[in-house]
Amino acid sequence: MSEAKTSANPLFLREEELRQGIELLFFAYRDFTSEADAMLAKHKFGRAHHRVIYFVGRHPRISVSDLLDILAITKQSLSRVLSQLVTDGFIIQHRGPRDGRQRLLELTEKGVEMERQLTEAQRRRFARAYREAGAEAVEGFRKVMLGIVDDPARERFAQSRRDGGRDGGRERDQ
Amino acid sequence: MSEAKTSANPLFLREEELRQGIELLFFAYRDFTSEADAMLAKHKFGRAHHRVIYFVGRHPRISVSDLLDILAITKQSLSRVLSQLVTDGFIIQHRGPRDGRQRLLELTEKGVEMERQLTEAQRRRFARAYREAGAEAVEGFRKVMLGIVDDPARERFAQSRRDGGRDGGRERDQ
DNA sequence: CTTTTGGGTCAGCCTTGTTGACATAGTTAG
DNA sequence: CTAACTATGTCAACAAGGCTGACCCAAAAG
Repeated sequence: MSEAKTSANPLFLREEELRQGIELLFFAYRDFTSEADAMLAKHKFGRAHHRVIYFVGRHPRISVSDLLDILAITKQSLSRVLSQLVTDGFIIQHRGPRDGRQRLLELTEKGVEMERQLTEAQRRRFARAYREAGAEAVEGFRKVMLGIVDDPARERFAQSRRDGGRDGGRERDQ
Repeated sequence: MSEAKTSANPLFLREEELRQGIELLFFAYRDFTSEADAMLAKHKFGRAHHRVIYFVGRHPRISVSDLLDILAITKQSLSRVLSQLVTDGFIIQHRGPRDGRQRLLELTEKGVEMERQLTEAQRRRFARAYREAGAEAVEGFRKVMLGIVDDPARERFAQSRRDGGRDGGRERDQ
């Protein structure tokens, strides 16, 4: 470890590697959201609407508080977009059968279609990246990304390797 | 909800794999920014200030328009945070020697220290994730992420494999 | 019956993006 | 030299999507 200067400095390489990771995450997230943002604008919706539609689609009949846990925003912030989505007929609310206080959320047909369209560009982007990178790289991507998310979010992915993770373990359920 | 449950459906697996990628990116980005956001709040700054400090630190004496190209925001949005950073003594502007219209940006000592503190939590997060995932996984992570970013951003990483990418190729430079 | 919980709502604030119009200094082309 | 273009800055107004704080109701839990 004595040869520095000539690009063989391990500390510098490490620092550079970390900064590249940081920047990759920044640019990837920004580009990743741009296409859906453009579609949303046509419907006078924003990114927050997409998130709600996405996770309600992913967890049919999810309760409001479970959705809040996933999104990690305040109920006032959620309320703003959720009520628009309900009013515009993309989401319906059912009174909880076991707990009558709950408003379980579900996409309408219109909502399902909207979700499909919005997420399609993102799925295509990932499909292309996965295909070009190869199966082994995808596994590495997953490992690194899992190391970056905080524990609460990591649990979402923990046991959901091949069971589809539809509801794997979560759902407070009264 | 018919069946196909038994994990043998390749189309379902693919769909699931793509959605996991989408979600990993969402949660990773959110958690990744949270620590720096908290520090920024103490200085009455926001995430936009961090971005400016970060990229000015990364590209000393960068011009305003080059910085705008990286951030992909309007000059009015940049101006708001940049002028605060200059006023507060985190960034200094030099008149361009070759082109007197340019205001080349550079971190002050105070700015360098601030950048270090802000980015440290993010570097640690990546360092931990990289270490736990292993070198091979890191390579896979890079491949997939590069596949997700759009072309303009991809060029940043293209030739900067082992030269540190300090200024590799960019810098419009009159 | 009282307390806690799930959910909703009003009101106001902040950051950070946007568009559009305009100003000014410096560079470059004719 | 003049005209045109370029780099940067600035004012004004707007929107999205976070936040806090206060308060409400209805249902569940004790």
